[in-house]
Amino acid sequence: MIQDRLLETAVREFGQKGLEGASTRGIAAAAGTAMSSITYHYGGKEGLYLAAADYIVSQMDDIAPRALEGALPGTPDEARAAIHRTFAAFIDKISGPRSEAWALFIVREQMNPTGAFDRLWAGPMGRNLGILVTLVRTATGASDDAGARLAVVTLFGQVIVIRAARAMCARLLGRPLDDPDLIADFKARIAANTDAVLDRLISERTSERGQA
Amino acid sequence: MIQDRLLETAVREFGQKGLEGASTRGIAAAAGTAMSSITYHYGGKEGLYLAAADYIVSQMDDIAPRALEGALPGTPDEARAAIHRTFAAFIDKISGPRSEAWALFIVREQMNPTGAFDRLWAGPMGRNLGILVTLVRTATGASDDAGARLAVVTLFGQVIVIRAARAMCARLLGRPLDDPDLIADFKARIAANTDAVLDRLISERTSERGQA
DNA sequence: GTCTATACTACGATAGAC
DNA sequence: GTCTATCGTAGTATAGAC
Repeated sequence: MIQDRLLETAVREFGQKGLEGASTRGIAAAAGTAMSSITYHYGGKEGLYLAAADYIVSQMDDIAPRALEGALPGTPDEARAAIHRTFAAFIDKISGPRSEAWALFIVREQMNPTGAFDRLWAGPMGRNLGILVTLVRTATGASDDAGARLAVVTLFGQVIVIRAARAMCARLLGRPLDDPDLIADFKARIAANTDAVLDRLISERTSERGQA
Repeated sequence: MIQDRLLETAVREFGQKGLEGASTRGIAAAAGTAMSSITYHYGGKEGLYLAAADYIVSQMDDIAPRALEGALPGTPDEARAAIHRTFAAFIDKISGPRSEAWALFIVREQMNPTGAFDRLWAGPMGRNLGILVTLVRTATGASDDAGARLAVVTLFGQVIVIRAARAMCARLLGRPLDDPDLIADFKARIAANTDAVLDRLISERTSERGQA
């Protein structure tokens, strides 16, 4: 399918060079077709860009939400286990070579949000983060929604740093970031940190109650 | 000074649009000068880009390392306090409006490192991260250098998420990210998380020794 | 639907006036 | 040093053959 090849190439090129940096000529050539087919199928460069965002969403959708195994957990321990599964799955996804193009595209959108970010957020991204907030509240017994959201943001930051600050990680760790051993260590560190933070949230809650 | 105006504008434009997206015409016009002065002073677009990176480094230099107050601490508690000061100072810096252009420029370089990243890393960025590794080792009594580096990466991720995944943070938190109250909450959350992670690192170390 | 042709615009670099 | 003028190139978009 020529449209799939076009979208695949578009995600890669837009991710690497950005909306303005990538050229329709280059994308079409790399996809093995004429530039005018971009106009035909997507109306132009901007249309292709939005279609690339939708393509990422469609590819994400069938992998991400599985860590939750259907229903939301009821007990704190179940919720904590689900949080760990979610982060572990996300690290696998984000650190794999296949997600490199997606990650570049998404981080770019984070900094200069266009209409494409709305589409990304409406997909698994926003959904899973919302679920994580619920899970954190269940795991810690917190009624404080804003606090749980803040915790999710910081926990999530630990994970995305490997993409968003990739060059810095490579320098500081001194190892190639696609090394499976490093990813395993990274995963273990994040799991331990997550437990530590969740415990801390629980103790914050109980000490608050103690003061009240 | 026209060169300062040119560099200031270059950091902003390159940060927003990237090396290929920004135009020398646009930068020169926004700086109130002719495009050919870029050629005259910096040899061309690429020279201006590298000069913009150096400009960022020069502006960072006089603010960042102060949290360490001169010498490296000797005791774990002193080290922990220095870690907290470093992160607090960094959050102030990274969340302020003045750093917006820098952050965009730097995150772009992280994803597509060019020669400019070498210059950034050679500045306060690499230096302070190296110091943080030492501080974490002192604070936790860890001999494991690789483990400390990994911990610094994840701790650092918590902080940079507010820039690197800014759009996501805005959606998830539902508050404007330049709200001082939010920044204060963010700082408190990160301080608490950092303590939790450092405690965890200490307990990991002692349980290892217990097993040995 | 996919291609080649071409029109039009904007870019970076350079030359030369002042 | 800073400006204007201009050249060659590369970009998007479009028209039209097949």
